[in-house]
Amino acid sequence: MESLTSNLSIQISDRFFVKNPDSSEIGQRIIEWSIILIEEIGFEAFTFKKLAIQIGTTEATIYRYFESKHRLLLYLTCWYWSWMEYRLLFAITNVESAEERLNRSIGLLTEVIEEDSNFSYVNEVKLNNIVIAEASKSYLNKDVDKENKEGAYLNYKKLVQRISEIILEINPNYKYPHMLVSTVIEGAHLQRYFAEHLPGLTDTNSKEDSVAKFFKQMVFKSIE
Amino acid sequence: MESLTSNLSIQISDRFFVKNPDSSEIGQRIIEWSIILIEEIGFEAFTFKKLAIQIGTTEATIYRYFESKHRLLLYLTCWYWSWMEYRLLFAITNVESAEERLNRSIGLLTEVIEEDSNFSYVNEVKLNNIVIAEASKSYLNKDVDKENKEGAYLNYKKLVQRISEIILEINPNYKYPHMLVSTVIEGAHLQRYFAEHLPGLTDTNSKEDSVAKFFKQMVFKSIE
DNA sequence: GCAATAATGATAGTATTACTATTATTATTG
DNA sequence: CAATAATAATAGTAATACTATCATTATTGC
Repeated sequence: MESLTSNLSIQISDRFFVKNPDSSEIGQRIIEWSIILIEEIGFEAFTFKKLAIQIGTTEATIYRYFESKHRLLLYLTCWYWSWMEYRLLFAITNVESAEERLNRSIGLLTEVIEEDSNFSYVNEVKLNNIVIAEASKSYLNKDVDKENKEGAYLNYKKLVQRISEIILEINPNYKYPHMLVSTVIEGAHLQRYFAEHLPGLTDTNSKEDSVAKFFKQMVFKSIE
Repeated sequence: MESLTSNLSIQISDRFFVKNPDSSEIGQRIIEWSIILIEEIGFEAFTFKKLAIQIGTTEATIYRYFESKHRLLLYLTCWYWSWMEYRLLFAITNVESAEERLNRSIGLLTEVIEEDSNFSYVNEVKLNNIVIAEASKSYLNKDVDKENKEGAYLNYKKLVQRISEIILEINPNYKYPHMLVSTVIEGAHLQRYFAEHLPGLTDTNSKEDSVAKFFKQMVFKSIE
């Protein structure tokens, strides 16, 4: 994506942090390096102590920004879905055909992520890898209902809702738009993960990006 | 499913355990109660200590059966996929039409699970809930490549392979059979979880089981 | 029936984790 | 320049995921 002239920043709801990491240099380093570290060693092995050493601060300081590493993960995934929504808006505004809007939306959700230079201290490629491998852990736990009530998954739901509406524009009688969209999002993540680690569960072809093709075909055939 | 006269037992490869839990009463209680406990409190909060207290033994004894709680989870998911394969064979043998075999296979993977009285100390309904909420954690971690080499996911892959072959029987030109099947399996789990905890991501209808209908439609439209 | 062996129980110990708490020091702001 | 806020340094805690040791109890082979 082309770099924009103005400086952009994704605003994240204060439900995820104690002190806004966007408001200080040390906070920005927390975000920048947590993405690098979590992608490298995985969320289980990631600790605030390791992060503190990496950015030359102390555990106590990080705890003043995030009350737990789980909350930090929620912050990062929320950032990711907000970023996705912003990219979605750019991709589909002024496109008249609903089919083309849907085509672009599914593309956005299933194609390989590239870095976006508009957001300086976030590496979107690494963040995408984190979302692929770790985001499901943010809702696959016993706090899911409490956190859902707090609004932890609102951005994700909003994105699903938006694309569901395009589907209903194309076929108002299609009964499962939300199922279809959430299956595509989670499915695309999994297929990328399988391609890397469990190729027997997918159909990879190094020459072409079959993930996006598979899901586009699946969506358009399902709703016709 | 009807109860069979003979006593069945699912044989699990010895790569998952130190001592076969099927070989002793205490081992069987480990399996029985680990399923009950993990379903109730979640895999994160589950510990060998809690399990030991529950079944009136000690941590040390449980460690003599499983080298870690992660290995126990691999054992349980492996059991689940073996059980699924056994049910699949029952459901499709002697069915001539490939379409009908596929229809039954997808049904098996997406419909609500009912208890199977053939396997005394395993509660399949609870185990299904564990697979839905926890199984992805067994491969979404940094040991995935090592464990894959050890054969930890063979049963899962075998099931995907089997159903992929039915798809290719129906349409030999379909390019993504494995992708489609693994998307259905993981997608069905997720949709059941969403229906319970994040209904905004799905399309539930208490009157009918829309999960199975959605995925059947998706599969048959995708491959035609 | 009894010795040999295996399985289990009881108990202790360790490194790490995910925090909380306290106090001193340094930056920032009015 | 005083007041306030942010950060650093350090210590401490309960829980976790194990490992280790040794005594006790079952099981099996002869």
